Amino acid sequence: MLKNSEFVSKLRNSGLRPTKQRLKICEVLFNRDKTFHFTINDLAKNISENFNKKISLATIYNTVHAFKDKGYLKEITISSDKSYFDTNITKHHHFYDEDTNLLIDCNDNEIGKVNIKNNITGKKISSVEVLVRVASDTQNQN
Amino acid sequence: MLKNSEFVSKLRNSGLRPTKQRLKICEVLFNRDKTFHFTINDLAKNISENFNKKISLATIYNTVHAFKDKGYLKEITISSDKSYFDTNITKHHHFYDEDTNLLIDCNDNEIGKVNIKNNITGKKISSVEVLVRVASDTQNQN
DNA sequence: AATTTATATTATAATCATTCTAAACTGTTG
DNA sequence: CAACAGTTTAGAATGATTATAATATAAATT
Ligand SMILES: [Mn+2]
Ligand SMILES: [Mn+2]
Ligand SMILES: [Zn+2]
Ligand SMILES: [Zn+2]
Repeated sequence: MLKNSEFVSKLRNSGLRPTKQRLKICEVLFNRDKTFHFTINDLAKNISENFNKKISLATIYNTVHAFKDKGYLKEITISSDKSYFDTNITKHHHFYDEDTNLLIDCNDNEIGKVNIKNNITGKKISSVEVLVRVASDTQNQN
Repeated sequence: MLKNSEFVSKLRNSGLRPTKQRLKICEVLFNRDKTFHFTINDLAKNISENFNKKISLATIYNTVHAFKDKGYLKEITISSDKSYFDTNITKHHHFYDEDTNLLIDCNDNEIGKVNIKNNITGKKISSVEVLVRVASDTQNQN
């Protein structure tokens, strides 16, 4: 639930000029109560349906990648043909519903801490992500 | 370390005809001591370097997907632009070395059991996968 | 073994998500 | 306002994957 002027500062602070396009994308992505997951395609459709002025697809790609690079979005890869972006940038895990293709955030009351007993020597852990695929009981039941 | 005749039965048992191409791919993938991870590109290169007769790229794609569908391979998606296949089809987790782009299997002495306290209602868990990204200490150190 | 049928392979074309290009446009700074 | 760097844009290019449809091979049938 941020305001336009807050987006302007946010962008300026990251060295991104607050253009009309970026502000619209900020509004769509961050002016919400809850975080959510989206694909580039979702976002492009959302914008084309809800705004009169069109934003070029190249700009949508550029902006999403810029926001990811600045840490305002995380990318979640589910399979080779589905990449989601996440406005929840805290460390968290996911359920992936194979029936509906929906990603659902896990809370700490759903998945306990992952216990990494031994790491690769000389390396630092940069992230730990759990993906739990789920499907309705009637599937995979052969 | 399987023999050619074993691959023939394996393929026949899954309803796949044991063609020369499939048998060569079986040999490359499964006639080894240790399981390993590969990309389609790796496999195509391996085959073109180590066999006199060429196998069409379409056949390599078809075969890898057929083997995946039959459960002889698992697909591991690391990021939108990197999809690996795994000849280790047991449940296991991975380290991904961001410096070398190598996937490394985790044993149970490296990652403890993931504790899933609550699942989505009405859904069955079809897989649980942990991906631990690692990088050398000198990276990400700003 | 020859014939028939179903499957598989192949070269090549098509697809499609993503990235590139380079010209026009806009935000910023002085 | 002028000058500049950064941004947007339409459209082209890229490249991994998939589709096509002709040819080849394996299996089943006679
Ligand atoms: Mn991307
Ligand atoms: Mn695939
Ligand atoms: Zn999430
Ligand atoms: Zn593995």
